[in-house]
Amino acid sequence: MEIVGTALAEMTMPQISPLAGEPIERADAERLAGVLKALADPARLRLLSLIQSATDGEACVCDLTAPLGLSQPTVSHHLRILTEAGLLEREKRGVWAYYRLVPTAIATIADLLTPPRKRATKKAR
Amino acid sequence: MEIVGTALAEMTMPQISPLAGEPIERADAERLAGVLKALADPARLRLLSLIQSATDGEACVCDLTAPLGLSQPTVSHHLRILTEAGLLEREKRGVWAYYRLVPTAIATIADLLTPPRKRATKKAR
DNA sequence: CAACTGCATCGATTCTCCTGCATGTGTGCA
DNA sequence: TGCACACATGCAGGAGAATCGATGCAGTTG
Repeated sequence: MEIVGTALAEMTMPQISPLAGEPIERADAERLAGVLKALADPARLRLLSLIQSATDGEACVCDLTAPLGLSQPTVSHHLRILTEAGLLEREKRGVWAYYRLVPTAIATIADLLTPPRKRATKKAR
Repeated sequence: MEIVGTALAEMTMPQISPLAGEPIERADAERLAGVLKALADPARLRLLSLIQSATDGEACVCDLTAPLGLSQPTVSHHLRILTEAGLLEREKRGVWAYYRLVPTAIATIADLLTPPRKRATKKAR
């Protein structure tokens, strides 16, 4: 695929249809599946968790390879996927590349899964 | 993998560590990734959506092949994966197999993604 | 300017997954 | 008992993904 490319943005903005409610459209299903696919990997879940719990909520690649037990290229690869999915943002400072969670990205996904709940999706338009 | 097998049950019950909070454990990451992987497919998302929005909240295989545009074996395959992940439950009545959503399964996943929120996970210890 | 460090990218390998065809199993009916 | 229907399973082909070593590139430092 590769349809991803900041897929979350396309979800958050134009409002993708949530899992519940009327039958989901094929296009929406593919977008949502794309973002979920970025999440559906042990290494990437741990990356998100590590970054989120790091000091200042950010971490550079060199801090992440050791705890994951993966090579640096592989970690960069996963970070790339998470970033393209709209879950992480990258900031280059000096020689280092700092990654941090995109504020409400994950919460947005969670809301898409559990819709009827009073809150969420309430704002719209 | 295939570690799945009612993976959600293992998550819901023994309380899997949520994505936020302290760094997630490798084992928890794999369990959560397993369930998310079951969700991360366009065909399966549409299946969940179709079943959920069907009359009485249930549907048999023959009702699902047409709207998905997939062969019957393929649909059965996806339903199997969703069932093993703990997202669907199967009931055989006569010649038909009726599938329905496991009540709070998806909501549980959503809660694991967005943790510190006041609600959810509040019970603990 | 040269050497080093932190990351990204490339290429190759291996493995996983989606899908369909063919086939097997079980239930209902004549 | 035999046949038809609904569904599951087995097998195989092809696409996609995870991982790593090697390499390229941009800052930093001496």
